[in-house]
Amino acid sequence: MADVEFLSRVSIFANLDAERLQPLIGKLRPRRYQRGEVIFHEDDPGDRMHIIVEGSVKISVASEDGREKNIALFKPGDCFGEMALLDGSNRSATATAMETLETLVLMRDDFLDFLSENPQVAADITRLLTQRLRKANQSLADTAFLDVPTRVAKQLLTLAASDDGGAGPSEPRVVALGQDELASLVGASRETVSRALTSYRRMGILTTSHRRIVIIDIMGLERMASA
Amino acid sequence: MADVEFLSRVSIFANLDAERLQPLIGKLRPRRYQRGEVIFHEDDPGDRMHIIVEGSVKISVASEDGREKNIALFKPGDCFGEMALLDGSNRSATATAMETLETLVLMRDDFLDFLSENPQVAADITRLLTQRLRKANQSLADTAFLDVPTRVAKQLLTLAASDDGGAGPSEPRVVALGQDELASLVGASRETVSRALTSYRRMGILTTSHRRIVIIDIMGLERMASA
DNA sequence: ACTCGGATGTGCGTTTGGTCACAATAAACG
DNA sequence: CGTTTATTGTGACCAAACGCACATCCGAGT
Repeated sequence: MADVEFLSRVSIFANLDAERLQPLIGKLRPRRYQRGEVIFHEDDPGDRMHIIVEGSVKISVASEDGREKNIALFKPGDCFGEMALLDGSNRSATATAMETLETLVLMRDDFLDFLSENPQVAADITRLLTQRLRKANQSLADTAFLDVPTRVAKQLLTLAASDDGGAGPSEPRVVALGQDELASLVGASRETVSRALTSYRRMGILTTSHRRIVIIDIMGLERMASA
Repeated sequence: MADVEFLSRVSIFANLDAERLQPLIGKLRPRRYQRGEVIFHEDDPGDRMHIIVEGSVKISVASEDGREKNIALFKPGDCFGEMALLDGSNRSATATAMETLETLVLMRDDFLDFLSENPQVAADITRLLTQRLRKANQSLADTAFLDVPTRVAKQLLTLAASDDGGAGPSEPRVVALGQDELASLVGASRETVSRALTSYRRMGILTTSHRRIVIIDIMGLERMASA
């Protein structure tokens, strides 16, 4: 069972005190998924949102011919699937567990009830959405302006930052991610991303192994990201 | 001076009755801009939002070396610049008038006051933001999956649809837009877009002239957009 | 320990699309 | 009205990146 302590670290609930959060606890249902399991599918009706307790999730859209583009990755404390709740339309993307995943599910009606009882939350939701919109616009600009190696560098820095923000700037940071997933995230082919990583590896900026990239020289990577 | 009639057709105010809208009227200040004039600049602090009365606006982000990527175009009845109001951060993009432009300006504090007196508006704002987020994600997928001619076709259809939605499907639709602006919108070079247009022109799908594309065969264009 | 399967590294030909260059054309302005 | 200036059309060349092919390589499971 979830506790108030955890919920208060979720961005959209961060401004609520324990008393207001308490009624929500009973509405949340824990749910587990295996790596690769689909949490919801593009075009499905969306009647629930998720808060990630443990593990990570990728949000992607598919092309006609089966390829997929990753839109975003989410980590513990993030929520996803809230868009369909807010505007009533179907899922605009697919959510897939990247590792063993544990979420808390909140059903549409419970969410809307909670929202109308706690109107302050609306402000935090708009903040969350504007942040995501800014990120999406930035990605749009990046794919237009930057070549693949530069986008890879930028993406790795973003992933490393969101991973363990507390660590010092010189400690190596681990990004647990397959090259195909990274490729789909930056909008490039797996091979091209592999070549970019090879080049960075030769410069001593990072090391690669199976589903795992270790960033050794963050400042060096930052240089590559701004070229 | 603006009237209630006009405001009730703006999406974020659509669910309010005349009585609730009335107090807003006094807070709106009309403002005019020339073609090419910058309404606000990336990284500027944002203390106001705009509602378009007449004319159109492009929202863009710039790269280091001066090139620009258009994120979105807005038309009469749309609002823009509301993101910086909602999350308090600086402008994440630049807004420029594409033709002689007339807007109504709403200052931050007036907007937030109005919002706290009319909490129902929050729902419409989240709806607006989720819609924009969906569009942005779709663009992200399109640039990853589709080649330039296909993206051009898709973009033209979107522009034509937003222009005069009331007309029949077979009437020719006019898109008033320079090729460089269209290119920046789909994330391609002006020359490549020009070639795509030439190809569609030869197929009898559209005609081109100065800052003006006339779509003759919409269904033909739809075929090109789904290839 | 061995094997199988997912994940990675890399060479190579092909393609798309960017850049440069310039001609043609139409609107804008005196 | 003619001259200027923005816009469009196209050819030629080049670089980035895709897709295919295949060799590894690591890890999980038996």
